[in-house]
Amino acid sequence: MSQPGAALHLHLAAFAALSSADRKLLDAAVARKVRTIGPRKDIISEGERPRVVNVLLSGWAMRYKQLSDGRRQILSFFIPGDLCDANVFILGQMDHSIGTLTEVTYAEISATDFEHMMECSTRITKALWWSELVTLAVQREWTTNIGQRSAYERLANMFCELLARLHLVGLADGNSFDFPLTQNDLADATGMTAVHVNRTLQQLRRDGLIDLNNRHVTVTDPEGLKAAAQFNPNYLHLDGGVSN
Amino acid sequence: MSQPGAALHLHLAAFAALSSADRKLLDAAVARKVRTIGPRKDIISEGERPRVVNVLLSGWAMRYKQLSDGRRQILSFFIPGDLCDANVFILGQMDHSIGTLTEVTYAEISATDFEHMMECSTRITKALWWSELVTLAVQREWTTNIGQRSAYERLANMFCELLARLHLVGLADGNSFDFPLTQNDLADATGMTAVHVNRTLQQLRRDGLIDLNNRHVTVTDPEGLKAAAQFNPNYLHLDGGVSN
DNA sequence: CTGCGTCACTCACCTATGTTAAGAAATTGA
DNA sequence: TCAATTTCTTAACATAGGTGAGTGACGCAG
Repeated sequence: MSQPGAALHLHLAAFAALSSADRKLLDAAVARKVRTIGPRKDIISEGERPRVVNVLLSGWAMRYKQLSDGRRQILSFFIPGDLCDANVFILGQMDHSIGTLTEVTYAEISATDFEHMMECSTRITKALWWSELVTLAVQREWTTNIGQRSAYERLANMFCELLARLHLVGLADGNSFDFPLTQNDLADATGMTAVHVNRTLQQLRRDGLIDLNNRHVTVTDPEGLKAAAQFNPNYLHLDGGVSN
Repeated sequence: MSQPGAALHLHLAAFAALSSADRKLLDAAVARKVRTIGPRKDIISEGERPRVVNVLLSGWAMRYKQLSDGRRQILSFFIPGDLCDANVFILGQMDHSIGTLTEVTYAEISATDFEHMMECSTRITKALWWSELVTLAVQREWTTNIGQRSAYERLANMFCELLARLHLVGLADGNSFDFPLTQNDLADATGMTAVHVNRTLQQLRRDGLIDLNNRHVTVTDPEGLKAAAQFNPNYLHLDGGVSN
């Protein structure tokens, strides 16, 4: 990514074309405090008090919950441009953790900077609401995915979603993208076991839908994959919203 | 409920004490357009364009997604006081449906009224953000519930959550509450089959944790139920938030 | 008051997915 | 560059939960 804020621009641009003033505002907010952190570390843990809004600039991260007996549910993946919950600092404590999967750079936006940004631009305010609503919609889709779909459909869905989202921020090359997750991560994200993820992945490969190796995915049959997943991208709300 | 807006006041009061001016603002917004609709009807369907924010005043409703082959995932329950997504009208179309379970009365708040309300009161704006963030947190908990927990734990969780939420708006009497869901609804909400819900419910009864009949639930052993569910209410963020 | 639909409940049987274990391959780190 | 560790893969076996097909009890619409 040539410029730190680029992924964020692209992310929000899915909702509305931003003015150059908007872009400057975002860049300023995102330049104030940039951090780098290694793979498999927590950015913030359950129980802590959120004080800032984080924006992922590069790398992959995840939101997850850990149960007392060690079971882990991965709740969402963060890719560059993603915001971790506008206005979280309203809440007293985190009900889940945010951890990195790869090395990550992210920007912290303070509560006051965040509020300032919203005061300065109605368009940004709306774009942030949009982003929040999409986060919610994605969480619902995951609930549906885990609740109703078979292992095969679930994984197919996951790849469809990631391809669409990575495309948006310029991180997919055609139907390929870098994919730093282990099968274990995939298991915890889809509510299945690593063994069964492995079996199911083999099946997806045998069916010629995807190619996954060396931490890289190529969707070899995009239409087939979408069909297998019954993938309907409406929940990503990439149609530009209503108020444009 | 003596007064239409009462449940909404109680709902938001979990975050911040509202001033009487705030309460008046809310009451006015909620009085503008009140509708009544019978049980098992859609308030808005997937694909439609959301134009208003709905606030549930009485009865139970649900958010759900239907797959093309008929599978249905219930994504959340609405009880009185609940808002259906602040600012949804930003989105071009619904990615899920909202339907009633019982007869329901609800208020429609127009986009302009909604925005007006947020301009007039910072406290209300924050309370609405809080409500939105809690909705998200609940959705995450459901994802975790379905992804990681056994049938028994899942149902236990569901009852714990509902008891807590109904309490908040004055709709639980000690450890009892009216419960209009069928076992089929419960199945679609927890990602299991009705047969297995039935089996598991029997087990919860045999273990003396709950009593469910005649559309009425009594939690006979609250501590036992919480333990069985590994219930941690932190995700409901009933601690009053940070900015009070 | 009756006939039809819905709902709770059961049973017998089945299968998708989990469990445990172990070796091969890849990656990391000293 | 080799040892240690993590990840991928396979296999044999176990089980939670799904399927399909009922029965009886209500409740309500005609």
